[in-house]
Amino acid sequence: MSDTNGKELLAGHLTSFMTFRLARAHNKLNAQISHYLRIYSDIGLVDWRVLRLLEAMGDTTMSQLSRLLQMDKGQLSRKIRGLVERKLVTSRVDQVDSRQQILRIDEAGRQLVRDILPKVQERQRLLVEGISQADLEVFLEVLAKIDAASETRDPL
Amino acid sequence: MSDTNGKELLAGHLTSFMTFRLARAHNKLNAQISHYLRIYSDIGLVDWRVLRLLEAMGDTTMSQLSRLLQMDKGQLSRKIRGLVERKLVTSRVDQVDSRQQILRIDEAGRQLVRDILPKVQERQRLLVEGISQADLEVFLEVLAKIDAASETRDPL
DNA sequence: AGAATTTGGTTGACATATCAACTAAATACT
DNA sequence: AGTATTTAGTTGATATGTCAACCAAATTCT
Repeated sequence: MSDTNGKELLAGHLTSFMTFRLARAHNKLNAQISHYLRIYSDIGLVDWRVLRLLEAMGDTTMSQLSRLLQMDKGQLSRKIRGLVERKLVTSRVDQVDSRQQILRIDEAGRQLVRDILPKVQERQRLLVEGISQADLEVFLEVLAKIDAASETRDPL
Repeated sequence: MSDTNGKELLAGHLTSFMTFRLARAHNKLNAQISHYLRIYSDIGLVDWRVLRLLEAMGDTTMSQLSRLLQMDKGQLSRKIRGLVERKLVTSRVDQVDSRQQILRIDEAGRQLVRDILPKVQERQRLLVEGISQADLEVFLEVLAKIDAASETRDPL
């Protein structure tokens, strides 16, 4: 099966279609991981990311997650409600600031992460195999810069 | 305003959270460009991408666009119907293969692209300013590799 | 040629994402 | 203290995205 994706058509100025390429890669990655999650679990992509983060960084709040994932707080609110209902996460009102609630991953959630993580990491490994360490570092650096630069919402 | 996004929490193994970071950057970029599109036009992000591609690569078909954008053909079908209804794109059945239809950007669509493109390019320029040419090249190369590697949907 | 498979596109049902309005608590301002 | 502003989170309305079923035309296989 030859790759007739027409990528060659998008040459030209270096940054032309850069965000487009990013979006495209993102779409493919998302489709792939969603696919795996469906096979290996019954949680969705956002659920996975939330659990993964809660497991990795410990207790936190919705608004932190929202900032971190750069994701709508409304959506997050609903997703987290689902996770709490499924007993994967617990939520308690913060004693210091009663507007916010502290989210903590539950043992069941932790177990889920333990089950899925190896497969996700293996996939991650496959994604970057053949790419040199140095190139990967540059990649992540540039990605971080672009991330930082896409902060402003002011009109040009 | 200090950046309390907690990015520092995500250090560790180089590729840990790589797709997560990609998703995050993607979300921010999308939010940003959608915002601009809302200010400067009344078309959505997908409409923009389709018009931009049709303008840049000439006539094509839905399935090509679907492959290129790595986007659901169903959604694309509806979006393109909208573009045709708004007379930004014309569609005619291919004489050779009557399953498919050739999509062509209309003059109105072309004009729209001419109006918006400079602002998009200026934004693009701001995104990458301060990043060296060499680093950008590596970035795009790695991105392409990851894109290619995220092809398989087979279980691990 | 005829059957089986693939491909291009449309549609419906459903899940997810986005935006805006809103409540309540915390902070800042005077 | 008292008002104004900001922040955390929820909710509803609406737009977008995803998946699967489906039709019709093209292609492959025999």
